Amino acid sequence: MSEHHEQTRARLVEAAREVFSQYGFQGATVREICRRADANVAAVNYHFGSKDGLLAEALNFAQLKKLQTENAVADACPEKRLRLFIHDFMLMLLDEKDGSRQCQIMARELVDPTPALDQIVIEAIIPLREFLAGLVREIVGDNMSEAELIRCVQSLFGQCLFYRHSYPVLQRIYPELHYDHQEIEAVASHIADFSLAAMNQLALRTKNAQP
Amino acid sequence: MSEHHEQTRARLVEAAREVFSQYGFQGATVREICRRADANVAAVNYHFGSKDGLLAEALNFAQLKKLQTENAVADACPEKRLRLFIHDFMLMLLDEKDGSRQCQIMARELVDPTPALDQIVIEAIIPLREFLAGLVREIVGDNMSEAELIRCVQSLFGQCLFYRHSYPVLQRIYPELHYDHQEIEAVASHIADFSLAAMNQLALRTKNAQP
DNA sequence: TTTACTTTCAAACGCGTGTTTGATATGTTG
DNA sequence: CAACATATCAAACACGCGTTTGAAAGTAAA
Repeated sequence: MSEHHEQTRARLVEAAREVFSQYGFQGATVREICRRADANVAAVNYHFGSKDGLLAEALNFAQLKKLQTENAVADACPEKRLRLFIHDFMLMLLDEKDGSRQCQIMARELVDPTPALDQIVIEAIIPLREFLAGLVREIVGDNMSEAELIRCVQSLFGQCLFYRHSYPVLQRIYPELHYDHQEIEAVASHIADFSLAAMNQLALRTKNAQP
Repeated sequence: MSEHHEQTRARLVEAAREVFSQYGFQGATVREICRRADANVAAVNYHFGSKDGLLAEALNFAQLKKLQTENAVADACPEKRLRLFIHDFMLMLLDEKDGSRQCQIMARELVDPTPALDQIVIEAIIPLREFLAGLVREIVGDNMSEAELIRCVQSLFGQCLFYRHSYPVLQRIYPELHYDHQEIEAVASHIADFSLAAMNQLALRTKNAQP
């Protein structure tokens, strides 16, 4: 019995991740989730109390945290680690085959806030910001104020999220666009090239202006 | 009579821009729009046929186009014109006091597509991309492939849109954040500094690698 | 088997949505 | 004035939503 119970729960969570990441929280319907999970409409409220409860369960920051810890212990210079991080991050954001729809749900939450956004900000976004800020600080050294550094981090985030958030537009401009591994690689490389060039240059200027 | 008619229409369009930009198309309700316009619920369908029709009317790319044409005839070097453009664009995206809610509606459409997105892409986004691509081409010269150049334009867009799309998150991280003219100026300056540094550096590398 | 508990299910509830209706008021025209 | 077109309005309609209900099915312990 407990086995089938867990099966239904698990199927609901998995279907919820699919539907939430595809249509957003507001656009997703409980009925569609249950249809994909092959479960009754009442199952969501029985197992999770409400649609909100299901969203909270569907969110899972494990992969995002794993990405950071693995990056932190990587044996490479800060520049290479930033390249690695951007690459992995873009894979999480764009790869449809990947099971990491949680990150895509998060990306939607940024735009369409739900009651779960507070949890997301505290548990996922703020740590991620601080991680990236530390990495950027390693790259630019002390030749940049904290305020400038935070802005650089936001420039990084902005570039990464753009490709996810603006996908509906990009698809209309380039009908043949699809994010296979080659395209993701190219995008990640550009963002890294662009941002490293910018940050090194900005740090250099501050350094030259100081003495 | 025609005067009062036009008044109601105009009030509906203005209220619709407010509500659409605030809650998005899906989140906005016809009743709320009519409440703000001090009109009957049936007024929307009478004057515009449907909620979709009202959205199409509420969209207006005049200000966005004016921004481009004025920028094109500005008497300044490409770098300065890019700075000017980013500044004006961020004002359109972020300034709440400004009457330019159309651009904010557009920014929401990028994420939550509606049937109006096709029109937006064709009439506003593609021309804007080409305008920016031309400006960037002036800056980097021939030292960059077309593909690289487009990616730079997307990095620009990504940074600009980030501050609008991620506003709910930024507000939770910085509760005291609000986009006054000073803050907008600071953000625009950073994006310009960051991007110009990146593009000049990338162009330089390509140039040095070629001969 | 009986009892108690958990899980599933079809059906319905309450609510909010965009939209339609038919009447009423208002202005225009012959 | 009378006839007509236009605009507004309260009310209702049809639909989809998240959620609830009460019965049926399934499972485990006594």
